[in-house]
Amino acid sequence: MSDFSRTTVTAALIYANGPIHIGHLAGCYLPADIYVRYLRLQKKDVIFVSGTDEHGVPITIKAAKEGKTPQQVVDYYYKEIKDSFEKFGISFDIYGRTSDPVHHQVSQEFFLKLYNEGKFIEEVTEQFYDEEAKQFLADRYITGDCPSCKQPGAYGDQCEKCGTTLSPTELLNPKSALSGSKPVLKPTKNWFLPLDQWQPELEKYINSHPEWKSNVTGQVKSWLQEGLKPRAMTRDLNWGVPIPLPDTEGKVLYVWFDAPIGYVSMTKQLTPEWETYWKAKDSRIVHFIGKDNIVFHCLIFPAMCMAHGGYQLADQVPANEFMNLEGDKISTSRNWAVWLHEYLVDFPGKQDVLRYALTASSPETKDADFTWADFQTKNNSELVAILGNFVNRAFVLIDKNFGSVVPPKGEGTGLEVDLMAAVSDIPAKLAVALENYKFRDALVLAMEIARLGNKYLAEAEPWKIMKEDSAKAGTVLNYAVQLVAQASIALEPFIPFSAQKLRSALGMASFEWSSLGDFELISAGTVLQNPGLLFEKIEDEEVQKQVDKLTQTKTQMELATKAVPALKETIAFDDFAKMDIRIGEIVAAEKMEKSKKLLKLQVNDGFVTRTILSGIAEHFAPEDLVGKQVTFLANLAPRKMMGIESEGMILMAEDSDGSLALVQPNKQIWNGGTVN
RNA sequence: GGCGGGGUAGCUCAGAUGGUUAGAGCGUUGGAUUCAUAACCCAAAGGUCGGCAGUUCGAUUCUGCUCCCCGCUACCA
Repeated sequence: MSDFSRTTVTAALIYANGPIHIGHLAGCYLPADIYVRYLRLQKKDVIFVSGTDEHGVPITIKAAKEGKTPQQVVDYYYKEIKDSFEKFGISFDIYGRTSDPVHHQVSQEFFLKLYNEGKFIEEVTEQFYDEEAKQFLADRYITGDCPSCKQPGAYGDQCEKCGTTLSPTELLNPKSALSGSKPVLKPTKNWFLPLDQWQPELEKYINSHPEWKSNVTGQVKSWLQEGLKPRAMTRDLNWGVPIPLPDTEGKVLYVWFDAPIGYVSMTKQLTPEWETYWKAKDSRIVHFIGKDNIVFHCLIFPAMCMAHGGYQLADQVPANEFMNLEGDKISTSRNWAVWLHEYLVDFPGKQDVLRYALTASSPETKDADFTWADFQTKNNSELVAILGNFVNRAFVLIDKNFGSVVPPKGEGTGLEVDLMAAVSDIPAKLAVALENYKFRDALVLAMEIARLGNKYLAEAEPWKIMKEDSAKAGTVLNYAVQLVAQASIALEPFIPFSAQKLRSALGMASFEWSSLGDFELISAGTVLQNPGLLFEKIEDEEVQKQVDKLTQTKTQMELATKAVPALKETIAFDDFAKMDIRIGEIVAAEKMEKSKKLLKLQVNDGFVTRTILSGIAEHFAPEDLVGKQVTFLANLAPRKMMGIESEGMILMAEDSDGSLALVQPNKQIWNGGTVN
């Protein structure tokens, strides 16, 4: 760390199509903020850059749904997101956005340089095109019937009903989401970055950072092992950064091409020395991200930088895992989340409590779980009982016994020597933890100051010695005040609002890291302004309300998903008559090798035993199926799966919870019996 | 199935390039105390470090196999 003259800290660009929740905060913004605040305390040269990512297909879809323009959508969320971050004290030096003209210009220049130097491969591929809307359709813009579950409304990249991953050409009856017309395949040119060519250099880069977290290198190495492939850096879309080349109307840069450049373009808006922060050899770049962004920050962006030349590569990418909520994955679409803007309403002025609780169980090495019970405990047993209580004791004792004036320090005893020795260990340990991105550990260390304070007061008992030796009691309280002052510095990165309150109560004008361990911070005679209670107990009812709120949304969502699916279009009798549905007996069943979902069934259809593959391995044990009669579609065109031909389809009834049941005749039927 | 991450005290999580009594916070129990938001302070209990084998003088830490959870990925006609 000492080899670098300045640090450029980025936090992931968040996608501007919704509000933010605790998962975002815990994932990267809070750790990044703690890190940056620490560096500022150290008087280091550091900038903290982030913003919203405002391009890409989901935003255009959201806009279309709400009858707004994409710009209106991102304007709204940019403001809301920026506001939430500000209120939680995430201290960005600049919070930018990728729809900014400066961003467009910087990313276009970046693209052009690669283009002019022949770093791209031009390739023409066939994509769906909407002739009515006169534009190419991104995967999400094509809907149709899912080839897997047959339900309508599947998207070109996946069916949300059954979760199957799709490619647009697989959809049955594809339709354009724009005009409803049937799209046609049409050739289009795109520019690919040949990641495969950069693989050796990327490997060298990754291998030069053995200190990276195992979850980061693990995922990166898994990609490298499979071999990188050229990746399109442009898309056929109207919303985004236009490609700065002639005859490219309707084409924009791929969001993951322009988004990381956003860090750079935002820096450019922050300072005229922006290039120094990104290109100088003594600039250290740190990307804070969530685990879903690892590949883009550790492989694709570095490859872009290598192709461009001149840019420094990230020195650290401390990616966090995910924060779960009450045992379940946080999900925007299921509304399973604690939204920051709602928290601010329910717990006004308690930003530090959430910051503390999230940091204390931060998903640094594995997915973590946020529970309201834990939130309450962290507040009541740690913030209130340890820190708040210590601070309150110090202030109240001085108010009562010395009229709120800090008493002078007399000769110390063994207690003071022990105290100073114990405190003197903390700054170095704390610095090591913070510099190694161990924020959970760091928080415990910072709180140690308050713990030592409580212990010191309990042992020194100033309220007792006050009667016989008020000077000695004054000494004790002076030491206590110095501890409060130090706590305000050590805790500043974690709970900045409370730290600030303490500093103004103590009349501290300036504060810096080097003051930790200094017991002369507050001079005798200083008049204290008792800040009142720093933290309040959170009662059971308050957290219960939050839990209820969550359970309520959960049952609502369950009800919603339990809705009986809509009826399909009416069909003619002839359409039905085409289907040859029959009864057969499963005579053998086994699990398909190498498949999680497929069972290989041998079905006696009255003539022969035919092989039918069925994706029900997660619902039925093979041995339970043998001997059972089932209904199956006999004249479905055979289809090869995992090397084996499937001759038909077993009919299944699906229950509201997603479980499956065989469709069986209510008495034994001869094999081959028809169903009409 | 493949790849990656993880399975350590009641809970949330650390840690060990293999070596004497495996740690923290919270929770629990007991004690002390009253300056303090029934808070603080002291102490104790609590773990065959997912399972089985192997390497080793010695493994919870290394290797192999196996079970379970999470993520990505192929398969659901």
